[in-house]
Amino acid sequence: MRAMSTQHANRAARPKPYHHGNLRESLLEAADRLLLRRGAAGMTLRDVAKAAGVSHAAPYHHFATLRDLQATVAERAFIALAESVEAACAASDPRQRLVSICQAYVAFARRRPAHFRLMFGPLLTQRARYPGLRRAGDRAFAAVRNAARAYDPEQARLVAVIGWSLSHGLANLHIDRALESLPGPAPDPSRLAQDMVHYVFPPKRVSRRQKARR
Amino acid sequence: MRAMSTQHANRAARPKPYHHGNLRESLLEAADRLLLRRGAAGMTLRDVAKAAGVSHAAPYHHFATLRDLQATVAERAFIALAESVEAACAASDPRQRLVSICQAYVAFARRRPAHFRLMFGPLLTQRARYPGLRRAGDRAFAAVRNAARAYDPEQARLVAVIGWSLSHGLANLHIDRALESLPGPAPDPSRLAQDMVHYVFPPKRVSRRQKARR
DNA sequence: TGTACATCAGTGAACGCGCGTTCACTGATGTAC
DNA sequence: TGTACATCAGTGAACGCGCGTTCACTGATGTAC
Repeated sequence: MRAMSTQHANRAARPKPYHHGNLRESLLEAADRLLLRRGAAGMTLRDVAKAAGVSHAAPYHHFATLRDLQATVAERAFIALAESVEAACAASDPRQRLVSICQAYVAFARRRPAHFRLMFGPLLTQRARYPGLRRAGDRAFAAVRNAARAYDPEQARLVAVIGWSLSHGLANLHIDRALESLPGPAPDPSRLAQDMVHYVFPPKRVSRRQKARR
Repeated sequence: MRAMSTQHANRAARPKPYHHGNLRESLLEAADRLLLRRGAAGMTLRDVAKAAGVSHAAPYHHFATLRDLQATVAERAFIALAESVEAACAASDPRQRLVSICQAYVAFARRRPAHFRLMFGPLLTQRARYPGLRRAGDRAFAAVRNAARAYDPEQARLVAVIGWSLSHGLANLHIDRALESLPGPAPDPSRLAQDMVHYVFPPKRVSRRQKARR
């Protein structure tokens, strides 16, 4: 109620300007909001424009097509994922870092399932058309690669793919509610991520080269 | 050319019957074909009807809505996945079985990416409405659970989730071309599946109970 | 400081399309007698 | 074996909707003089 009357007062005091000022950013934020609230299907150009409080033709001054807008949203989401994953790299123990990364990855997918689906959707196949999207995706994966290298330098590449597949698989299965096939009570995905990584990457794994040195 | 004239001759000899005879099955096969050839976006009710050689109102005598048709297609795809995975369970060595299952899972996703996306799409969230879909999905997962139990009876549940997440993650990353972020030459997914499972599930893992017995 | 003017960033109406679905219909089929 | 009739499974036209995109327009802004 208070918000409404305030809004009303504002509308009277400073009427909605003809020129928005920062519509591009507002559109991207509106798209984020729609993805959060209504899922991937809710992201039409017309809805985004409406959510940003603007006519549905206005976005064309900032994005050539809906696809371009989606690519920008996906790129920003990849950057957010990368930031979440990088923030999980604080631990010095490589094994703990892999746990935190996996948990951060799954948590991101839970927090923003529609973003997650958009990021890995058909857009990604056209990565050649959207170099920024590609770069942002690579950045998110780089953190996994670094942790993998620290954990097992000799098999870094394989460990990275394992860590990524585990995280990506669990994230997808969770947001698609496929884990409900499991018997027993529904598992907490964060706990599950930890258990999985602990099982898969045992502590104090010693590479052959290190063994040879001893 | 020959096919055309034959088709023409047939059309003259036995004109297209007003009653199709087995339209339900033909629709499902047409949907399969469209998913294979045109991807998930190509599966509209009108296209399916056209691919089955029938007017676009005809399907309504066999499926109440497009969603029901899609659910049936997804259910049959889950059964096909289950059969592929079950066929990969021949090996008696549990570890080798996990390798074969993972490879079969990834191979299925490569062979039918659009089916794979449909199976784990928004339909799955409405699993309560489609019990057959749920059952078929559970069956596909059951094979993984059995192999997990054989490999490590004490942690069967965790091992199953790991095996499934690994397979599901690798399958998704591959069909979304996300693995192209890896440096170096593009890896063969089947080989990658084997390397992953070999790394994750070392041979001759001995459970604590078995250790105690010795 | 004021003015003319090019440019920018909105609006709202409209286009054309494909979609899922409905409906009145019609030809084919099966069955009771 | 033939006939009347209910039922089934198609057809084709139409409905209504939402979508991405285009277009002529207009109000706001910035700049040269």
